[in-house]
Amino acid sequence: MKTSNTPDKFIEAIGNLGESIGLNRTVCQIYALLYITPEPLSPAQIGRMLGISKGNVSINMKKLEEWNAVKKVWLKGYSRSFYNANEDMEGIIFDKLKTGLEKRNRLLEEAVNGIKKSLKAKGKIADKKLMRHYSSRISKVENLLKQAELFTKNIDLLKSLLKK
Amino acid sequence: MKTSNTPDKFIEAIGNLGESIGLNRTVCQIYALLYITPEPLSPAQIGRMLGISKGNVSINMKKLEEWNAVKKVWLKGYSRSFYNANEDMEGIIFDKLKTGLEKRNRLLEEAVNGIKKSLKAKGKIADKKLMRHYSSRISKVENLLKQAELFTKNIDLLKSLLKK
DNA sequence: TTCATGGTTTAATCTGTTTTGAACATTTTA
DNA sequence: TAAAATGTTCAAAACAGATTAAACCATGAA
Repeated sequence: MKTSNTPDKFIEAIGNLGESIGLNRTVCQIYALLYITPEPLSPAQIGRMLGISKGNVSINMKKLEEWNAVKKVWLKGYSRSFYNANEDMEGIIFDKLKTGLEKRNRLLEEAVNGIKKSLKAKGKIADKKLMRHYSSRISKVENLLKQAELFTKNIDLLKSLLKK
Repeated sequence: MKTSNTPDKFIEAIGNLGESIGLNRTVCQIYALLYITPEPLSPAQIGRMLGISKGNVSINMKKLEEWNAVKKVWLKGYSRSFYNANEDMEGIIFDKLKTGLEKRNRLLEEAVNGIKKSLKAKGKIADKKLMRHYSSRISKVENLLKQAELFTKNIDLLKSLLKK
């Protein structure tokens, strides 16, 4: 284990950060390791440096590639693959934020549809008062959804605004 | 179980939504139930309606109170307590978002400090090239942190902007 | 072709979180 | 006061996710 060479505190802290937003700790640590290491690393090296199994590396490497957080690098004279971190950490975060928001908006939409459906289904039986109550709740959540969708759409705009 | 009376799809969807952002599914379902039910409910009723133990209700009720997501209501003639949802869902979300961001900023700061410390510690040994590499990485992450802090500070502003 | 190396998949294990159920404490009813 | 109702706490069970280890597949060198 040649961790003596790596800024372990950084890797640890990024792992904690990632975990706190619901990401897998290991996937974040791998990214952090590649981010602070100047040279590209092979999966085997990564596994050794972080002290994790190669299966674990393989699984999380795939995730990182899906997120465009790492890129494969071919080194002359080697058949096996090496990886570099995509340095644009901000871009990665925004991309993930965006897809995350989109997913949540869909779930919120489902929630709205859920209560709407339930409302229709008992339209015949229900008393007027309950109907009105449900309606007011629906419209509130619908407004929230609209705001969330607006926010999601304008996330790139927001990103450029923050730059200044 | 008198779930026949409740918009189960709504409760289920809000539970899924909450889970997807790292919250406990049950805590979200309780909130959703109180949100769509016109009358205040007692913990026992909540437990029955969601089919969960009273211990579970108790624990999650406490969380909701901490978040200001529910409020206690006294009904004349009853000794036991009832709860209403705080209807300002947006406010609840923003409050939690804000504290969440603050927590993450602290973790990111730790990450920066981590690599800085590691950099200082090997200042004597390290070759210049590696030093420069680390420095450039540090400054990138520091910029990111600054942006994140800016964003967090202006979250209320953002909220009012979205309103329009 | 066989052997060695690198990488993936998967079943089993491990870890951490959630939920339960029982014990306990407190309050209300009678 | 005793009995019933309400709510909390906590140890143990159940569950979900992450990780490992081993089997497996692919590729390239000899």
